[in-house]
Amino acid sequence: MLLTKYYNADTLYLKEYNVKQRIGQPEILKEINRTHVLDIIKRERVVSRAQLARITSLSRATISLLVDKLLTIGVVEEIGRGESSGGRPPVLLKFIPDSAFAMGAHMYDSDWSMVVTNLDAVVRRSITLHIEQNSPRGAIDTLKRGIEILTSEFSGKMLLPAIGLGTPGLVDIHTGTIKSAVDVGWAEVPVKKILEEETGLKTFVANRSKVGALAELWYGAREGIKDLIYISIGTGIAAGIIHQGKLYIGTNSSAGELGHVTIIPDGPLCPCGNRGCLQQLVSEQAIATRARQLLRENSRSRLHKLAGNHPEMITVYHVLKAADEGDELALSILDESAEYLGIAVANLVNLFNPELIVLGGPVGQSSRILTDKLAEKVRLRAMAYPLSAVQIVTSSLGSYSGAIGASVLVLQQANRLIFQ
Amino acid sequence: MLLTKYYNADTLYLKEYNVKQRIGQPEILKEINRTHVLDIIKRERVVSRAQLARITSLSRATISLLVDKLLTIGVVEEIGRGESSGGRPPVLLKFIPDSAFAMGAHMYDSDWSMVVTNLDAVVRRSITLHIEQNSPRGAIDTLKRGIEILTSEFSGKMLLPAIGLGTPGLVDIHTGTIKSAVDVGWAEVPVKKILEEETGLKTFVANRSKVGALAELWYGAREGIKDLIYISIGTGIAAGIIHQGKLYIGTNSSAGELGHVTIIPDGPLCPCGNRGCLQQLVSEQAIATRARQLLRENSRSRLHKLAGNHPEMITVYHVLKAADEGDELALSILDESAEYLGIAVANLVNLFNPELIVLGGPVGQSSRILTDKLAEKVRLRAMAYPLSAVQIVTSSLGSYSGAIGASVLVLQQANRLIFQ
DNA sequence: TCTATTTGTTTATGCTATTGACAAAGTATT
DNA sequence: AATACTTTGTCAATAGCATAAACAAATAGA
Repeated sequence: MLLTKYYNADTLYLKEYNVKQRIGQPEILKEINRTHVLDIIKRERVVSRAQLARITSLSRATISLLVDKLLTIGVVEEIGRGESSGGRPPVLLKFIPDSAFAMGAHMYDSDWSMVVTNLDAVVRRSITLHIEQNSPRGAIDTLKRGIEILTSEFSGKMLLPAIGLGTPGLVDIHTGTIKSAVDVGWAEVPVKKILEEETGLKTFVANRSKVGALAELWYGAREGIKDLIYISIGTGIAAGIIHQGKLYIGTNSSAGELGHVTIIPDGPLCPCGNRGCLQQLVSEQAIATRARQLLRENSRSRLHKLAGNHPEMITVYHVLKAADEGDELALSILDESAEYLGIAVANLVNLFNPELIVLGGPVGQSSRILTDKLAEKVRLRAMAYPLSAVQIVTSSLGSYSGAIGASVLVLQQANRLIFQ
Repeated sequence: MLLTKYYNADTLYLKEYNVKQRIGQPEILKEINRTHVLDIIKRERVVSRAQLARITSLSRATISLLVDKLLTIGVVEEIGRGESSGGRPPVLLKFIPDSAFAMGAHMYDSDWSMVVTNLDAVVRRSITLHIEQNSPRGAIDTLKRGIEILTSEFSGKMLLPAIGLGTPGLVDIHTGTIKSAVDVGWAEVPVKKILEEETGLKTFVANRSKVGALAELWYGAREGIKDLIYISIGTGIAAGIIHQGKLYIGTNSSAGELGHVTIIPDGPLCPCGNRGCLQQLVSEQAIATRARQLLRENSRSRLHKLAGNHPEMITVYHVLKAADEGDELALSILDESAEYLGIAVANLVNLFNPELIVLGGPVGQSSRILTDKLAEKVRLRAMAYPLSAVQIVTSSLGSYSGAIGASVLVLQQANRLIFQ
């Protein structure tokens, strides 16, 4: 059964048995490319059919057929002729990001932040609704109110009757169930099932850090990045991992629990049972506690005034602000946090070898100083080779990043829907 | 552009524009399944065409066509009729693992261990060749000698004119270049290029831990596992990560550098520049050094005798043997190692959420005691939810695991070659 | 014995992508 | 200005894959 090499215009034949059949890379690439024609148009923004044929290695005839469909649907438009390169000038096709929209919602601090984004994951409408009653029922009812508002405004313009959700806690992505959310005290809430039954909308659910990572992949990070890690720092710490353009889920969909990585083997006890978890050292609570403790020893810091002379009222945001204003004490607190965080992030660099690490979440996105200090600490600990590939930045997506990422859960289905 | 749901025999139609086109899951599943018919036959070992049709949701007609090809090639054979379930009895198809073979080689301690495996990654022939001259040239010449021996023995029975290599150091998987191998003192060796030019064999290269992980995925671990981490413990420590049945590579193909994860933030300095790396605490060297140190304080241990009363000659293997025999000192050394390793592995569980963790490499595969102690330590540190999904075991593949995994680099191409 | 069920193959059909031919619309050369 | 050469996009004919429908083969069960 030797499959002898027998090249013929980039194809291999099973020679010995004379089974005439194409094998090898090129065909597979075409396979992949065909389903991703829209991705290419989206990336290039303006392309001609001939260009698409070259990029995908599909024939011009095939591209014409595919483009016809996209024109009918309205995802692309012809915008006149381009420059000739010695022959007939090409007809330019332009991607129309506002030809369809997707809905996403993110729950945080007993609020739903909801957005409608276009095909580029750019926000076109956003609302925030307060959840009056802290219960799964209360949250879902509030969400349904928001869905009604947004669907009525974008009636007929949605890509799909669907919604993406970012929720707190451990979420089983496949069943769309919140397994446990310590922050709000919920467990075993089958969000997907409930919402699909009550609204008829196809529902996609993932947790905060995972949707955050998707938001960065689609809209935040620079073009072409396929391996990134988004770190959400708030009341907890978690990472969303993207590998080759796809979410890294794990067996239980619980991959990326960065907050419970061990930093100090015999450190403080964590509710998770471990000692010295990152989350016990760096989080909204931990940083505030550390600030109060240090302020007792040194009350000359600006922090004192920022917190209205009530040291017990200090929050992490006072610390971040004081650091921005150059306060020594605040800077030293951030330095310590960056040190701990640096150990965890250097481990991520060594283990995952990402192209980009994005700091987000309420705390992470609020301070470039923290990011800069972190990058410095990571440089001291990570291995040279993976380190050379990675860049560490602050998220630029703001507070709607969760909802944007949630809408990406829907946008991801676009290709699959428009073609195939 | 609302794509209204409009179910019809598991297909969706773009209603509004009346583009009659199948979309949604089922078609995509078929797509995937079609290229994986061989995988299913391999998994089931004995199946009928009708069964295959049900599993893949392809039509019986299509399955017949695909099976015909496999019969021609010889990968499956008809082995008579099965039991009737109230109708015509099925013709049973049997997977023939020895219908083709693949070659793999693994370099370790200035030896090439080489194997020829069948389609199940079961070793059918193995040889070990000593590399006389420690240089890329010397290693490749020795390898070529081995290739000649094996190809002549299996002439005409190989799946492909190809070879898989497991090498030390950091390897760029895409170009097949050893970027740097500290153990042997090499850098920038384009192994793939050299070997392809000099032998005409298509060459696939990966490092020790990555091929080890592939070996476990294909041959070692129990059926159906798609998310596993293989940890190779020897002179260094590294992890090979499999996610959804595929190697996790990273941007630089340097993912999985577990040896340089920080365990003790202010621990001993590592040549990599970091402090308290796992590799400084648990490795052949580190364990032996620790044993010598402890033996100076307590010379009653069996270890003393095992090392021929020369404490300075103690190796990690003496320690493992003494522990097997119940020696207190050796057990306490392993306990300490397991403690360090446990921190790293608990982090892996929290970050990657794997189904299985396999301990391998010269040290890792030699001791069930170490594995058991490790599992115990991990249970104390990892989060309950991901922990519930994971199992920690010792590799059962023995010293040829590297070469087996290397041959898997070739076997992975089988489907792509036989179909498509 | 007869009917229902299951399996595997054959035939006609539909869909997708391709090739090759060709028209359209430019540039370059004489 | 006329001609040759390029490049682009479309059309028609064709190949290949998968399917449905029909059918034959082989059984279980009444």
